[in-house]
Amino acid sequence: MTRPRGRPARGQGVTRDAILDAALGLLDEDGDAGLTMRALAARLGVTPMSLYHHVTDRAGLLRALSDRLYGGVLQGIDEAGGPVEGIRMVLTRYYDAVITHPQLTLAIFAEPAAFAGASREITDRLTALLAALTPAYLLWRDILVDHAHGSGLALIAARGDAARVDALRAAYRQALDCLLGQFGES
Amino acid sequence: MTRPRGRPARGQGVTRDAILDAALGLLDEDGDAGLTMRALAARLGVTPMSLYHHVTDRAGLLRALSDRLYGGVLQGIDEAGGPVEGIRMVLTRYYDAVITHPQLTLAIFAEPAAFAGASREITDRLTALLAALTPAYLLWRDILVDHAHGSGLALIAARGDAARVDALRAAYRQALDCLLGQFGES
DNA sequence: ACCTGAACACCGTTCAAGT
DNA sequence: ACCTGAACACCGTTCAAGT
Repeated sequence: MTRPRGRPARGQGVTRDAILDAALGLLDEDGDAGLTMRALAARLGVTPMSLYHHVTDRAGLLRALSDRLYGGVLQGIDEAGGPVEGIRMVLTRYYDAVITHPQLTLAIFAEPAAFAGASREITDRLTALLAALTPAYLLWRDILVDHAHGSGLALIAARGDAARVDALRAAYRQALDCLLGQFGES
Repeated sequence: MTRPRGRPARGQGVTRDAILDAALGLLDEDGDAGLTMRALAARLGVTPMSLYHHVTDRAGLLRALSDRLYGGVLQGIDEAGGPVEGIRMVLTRYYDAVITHPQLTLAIFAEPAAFAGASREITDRLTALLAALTPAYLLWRDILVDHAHGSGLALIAARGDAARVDALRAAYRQALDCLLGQFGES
């Protein structure tokens, strides 16, 4: 069970990706309180301190998780359908990312520095798309992002209930239609 | 600095209200991580264990804070203006409660059991009001409540900036108008 | 470069002992 | 009834020591 003291053989050590996977698992199971550096190390069969060779901090760990989850949201977004349709695509994929790991999103809210990376690109893209529609584009960017957050966090209470998740997802799309209706039909 | 060992003189001990006030202060200043039973006791000039005579738990403490904050939301709501206006009043006051202590709301999300009390009454009232408007009243109750949560939590990032708080408050009302517009003008 | 072990300054909570 | 002190099982993180 316990490893030898020195540098492990090539391929025997923990990888950063393995750490992130295990951390996300703990977060999904028990939320922010369940993700401890010590529990994470135990799950990987390693000493807590060895994690610090791959991750700066617990905060850095959350930041890395956030970057990995939200990093793919903007990929494959095409704007051929016009700005309203582009906004709808970005928000729907962002919402889907949030509800995949709502506990991570909640943890990130408590660690505002973790928001800086990937989610910044998403809000920038939304800002640009909205700027083509209304002079109050900053206001509407906030409304739409906040609504996605609130709807996504509600999934924490729906843990595991697939039917309820589907209903909430449908509700989100309906609310989005209402909010985007202001800017004309697409 | 240190108190004697036995039962304190009448009026010398800590009160439950003093505990709640101090806890809310710690939460506002440093968020969930800042609210520790030990820091709370230190602020009150008391041993950590003495808190457990007034509060069952850290979770019970959060629940009591949530009850106190949200307990007043429904008071003085009149339904003379019809259901749409009633819904608007309830949500506006709920949102105002959330943004008064956004860190508390965030902490409660991580402790779902704390939601049970006062916030249940609020959602029940909204459910009843919405039932008069649409068969999809459960769907719309979720949309409206989630939107209030997401908008309220965004205030965490606006810490202290009064102008930004006002702008976000105005944005919330605008979004609410849009969402409630479906159910007819009031 | 990457791991371990011991250590430091924290947590929440229980339990027995005081008055 | 209400407080203390000691104790237990946890935290995150640093630092020196290993290979």
